Amino acid sequence: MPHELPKAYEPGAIETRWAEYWVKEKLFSVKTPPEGETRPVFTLLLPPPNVTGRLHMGHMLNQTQMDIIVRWHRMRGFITLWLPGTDHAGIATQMMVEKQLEREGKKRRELGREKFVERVWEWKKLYGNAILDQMKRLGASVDWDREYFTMDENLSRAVREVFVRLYEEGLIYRGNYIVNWCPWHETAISDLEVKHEDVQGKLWEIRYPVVGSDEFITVATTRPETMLGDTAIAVNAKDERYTHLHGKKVLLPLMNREIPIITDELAQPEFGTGAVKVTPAHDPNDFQAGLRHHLPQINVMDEHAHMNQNAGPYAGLDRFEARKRVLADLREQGYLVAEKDYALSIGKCDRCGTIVEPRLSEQWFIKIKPLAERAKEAVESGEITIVPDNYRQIYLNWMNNIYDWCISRQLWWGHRIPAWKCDGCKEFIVAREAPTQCPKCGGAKLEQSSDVLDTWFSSGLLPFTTLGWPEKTRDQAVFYPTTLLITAYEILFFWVARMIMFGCHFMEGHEQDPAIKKASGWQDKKNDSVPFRQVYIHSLVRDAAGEKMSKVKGNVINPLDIIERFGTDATRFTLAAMAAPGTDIAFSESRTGGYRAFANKIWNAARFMFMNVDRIEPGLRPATTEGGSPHKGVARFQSATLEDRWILSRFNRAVSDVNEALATYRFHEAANRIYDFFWGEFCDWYLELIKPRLNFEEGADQSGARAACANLVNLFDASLRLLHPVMPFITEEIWQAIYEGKVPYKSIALAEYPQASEEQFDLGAETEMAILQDLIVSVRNLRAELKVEPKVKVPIEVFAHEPEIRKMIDHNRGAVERLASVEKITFVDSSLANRTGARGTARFDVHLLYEQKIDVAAECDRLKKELEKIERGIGSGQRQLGNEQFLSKAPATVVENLRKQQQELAVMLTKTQSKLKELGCQ
RNA sequence: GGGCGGUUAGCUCAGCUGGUUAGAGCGCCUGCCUUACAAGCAGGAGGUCGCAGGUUCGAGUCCUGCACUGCCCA
Repeated sequence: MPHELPKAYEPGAIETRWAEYWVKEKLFSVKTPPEGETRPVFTLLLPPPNVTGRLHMGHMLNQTQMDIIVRWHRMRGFITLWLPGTDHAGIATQMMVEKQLEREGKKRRELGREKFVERVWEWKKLYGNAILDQMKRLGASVDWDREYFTMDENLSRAVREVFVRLYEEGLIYRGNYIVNWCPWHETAISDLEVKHEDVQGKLWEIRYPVVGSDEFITVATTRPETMLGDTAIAVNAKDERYTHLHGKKVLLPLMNREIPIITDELAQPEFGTGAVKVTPAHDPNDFQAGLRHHLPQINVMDEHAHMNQNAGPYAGLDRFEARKRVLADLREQGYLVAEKDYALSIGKCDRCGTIVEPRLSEQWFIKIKPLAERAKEAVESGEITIVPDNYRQIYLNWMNNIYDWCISRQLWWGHRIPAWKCDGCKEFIVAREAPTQCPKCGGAKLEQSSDVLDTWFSSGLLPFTTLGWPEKTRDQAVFYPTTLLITAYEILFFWVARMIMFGCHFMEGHEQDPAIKKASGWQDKKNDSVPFRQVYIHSLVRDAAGEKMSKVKGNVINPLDIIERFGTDATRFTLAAMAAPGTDIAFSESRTGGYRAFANKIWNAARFMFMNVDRIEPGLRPATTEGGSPHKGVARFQSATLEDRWILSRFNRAVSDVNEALATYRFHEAANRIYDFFWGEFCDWYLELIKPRLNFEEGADQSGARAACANLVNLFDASLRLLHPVMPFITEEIWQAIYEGKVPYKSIALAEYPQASEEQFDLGAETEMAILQDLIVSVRNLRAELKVEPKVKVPIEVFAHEPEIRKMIDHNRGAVERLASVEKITFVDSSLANRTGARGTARFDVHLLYEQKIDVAAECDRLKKELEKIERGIGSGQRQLGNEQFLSKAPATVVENLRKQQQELAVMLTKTQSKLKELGCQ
């Protein structure tokens, strides 16, 4: 049955078909390897998307890079596990469902906790898989059998276990501290969830009367409403302006409360008046000062950031309304001294944009320094490497300036904190399972904390909890530490840093199966507690204008739209080709269009191949090695001609470069290298050169045609395998078509990745081919200049200085005739350099036997430009060669190359000069 | 305020440890439907590598300063 490939390349149909096939056939499911396994292992944890997530360009870049690396490893024989899952995303998901309720006119609190959580589960069941379904469309080769959700029972149990252990080790504590409070969400959030924004605001100066004198102390604030909770005024002990006021009191305006004047570092003499108000319940620095001086903490706001009863007459007002009223009253009573413009930075909730209120509340914290120490050490010692390298320092800086992590959230959706409060003694009991009796007072009335854990708490544990922790499993011995993590810079601290902290802590003493560790190339690593050996931080995808994409700006590019228009393969290729490490990607549709053209090129090259196979040798399959398996390079390639030797050598160079590039995460290099090879060498030259050999007419060299056809198939097969990690769909489609259903594996994804073979490099063939290409291009140039009709074949004269080159050109004269529309080649014995309209390189001269006059002026222009270039080259070369320091210091190969180049330039100089003279150019 | 990037052709970007005459895609110009491909083929124009110094035999590449610009942290 002949190969059937539709004339037009239409990615849509092909891609959905294979995406479904890969999932249905469970091609990427990994069984736990038994004891004694000796193959290398590669493990990658998918950064779990939020269940509320929709695929965006960042995901697509991330997943494309992961899939490339994963497929590459799998094809190279690694046991390759790519582990997918989703994150319950506490705040984000709760918001979704709250909004849904809002549309029904209901409120979360009316529903009650239990009912609400049920609703969230329902929501999750309906919509939570959307993003994973989108991933399937991308071709992500993950193990769907191992898919997890962060609130699965086993993972939740592990979370409780971790919490209890950390508590028992004294690394989790509970206390009243100032936290970032989001009044909209009514919960505490971590420092990382606060985004700072520079705004033009006001600074108000307020004077407080000193008790028992007619003096005032003036302080400045950007949040005047907090003065209602002031419990002191601070001045610096060294500040002589205030020495006489030490130990005195001021009367807090509006509240008529006497508060002390204290001396504290908080007040800096050079800043403002040198005196500051102290509000321990509403500012983190004031809070610390308050502790130092045992000041009362007066909280003047409730969880909605409305003023509470401590705010006296202002109770019930929203914080901003209260600010207005406070200012008006201060002004009226003569306490407001000044109002100034002031540039300040305000913190907003990352999720909803509400201005965050520093608020005193009871929360759970992780004592971070002990965990950070080891996490720092793991990176400093090189046990974990971070690529690109500059992120390493960013990571270490952050670890050095880390604060305790507030892990409790006043939400309902998430892992509920395993702590129960005794109604009798008010103590908290932390336990793995719900206790029935208080161990302190014996009370039986216990209530679990209503708080849940920060989402990042559970995701930080994933590298080991997804492998069965706290049990010691074979999966852990094989797959932990995971090999690589590919992620965005944005979550370096949120997630990456925490995984390292938790991994180093909870997996301490863990050892990977030594045979597998060695086979995988990690025998030099000492620490197997780390969650991954390497971290690759990918770039940010921006819009075509280089702007960060945001919903507000409306410049978000939906990857599914792009896929729809250009195909997944082309989109993947674009992201790979533009992903130079360390630089952001301005996503360009025009480039995606270019890579769809590349896919189309491959498609048509395949049609060309099939056309010939069907004509010459129906049923032809790619050759295998002795053992029957496809070759790691090009199998049974028979070099009969120059172009055969050349393409085999070029293929091996491409293979070597691509493998090298992927090993160092240089995706753009890998992609571009394949592109250049396939289009610029394989299609543009090789296919054109072998066309005559594929002649299968009566009387033609039929065995030669068969050999050429076999070479074509074998080379094409190897090229598809080389390209497969980047463009999985089109390569699968064509590869399957080559085998006409009788595939050696279920998928090209399971075939061998090409490896370069030293003996297939052929420098001689590459040099000869380069000369031949130069000759053909020269003739094409001349034809264009002389405006020769495309259909007219023109005889040429060629002069070659060296007999071997003349022989080589003669041998390949058919190629020149076909590719440059030459009628006949005549070799001459003397240089053609002086001939009008001749071209040449240092190796040959060529001249067209064509009547039409050349445009002398244009030719002069061209020659002059060329002469300039040559002279520049000679000038700089001579300067260097005349420099003894250069000769003595530069490496021999550099000098040698320069000499060779200078000789060629000298030849070209003479030729060009005499031609200029001949033409009489001015 | 602290830290990290970027500035190369009209546009978007490569150029890894300093070493030929700085590359690609898109766009532009010219000519071609040459039976794999017009989503193509052949040819062409276009850059004093942000500015100023320095190191070096040699700098787009390393160092210093400046300008503009982006991001992160506080």
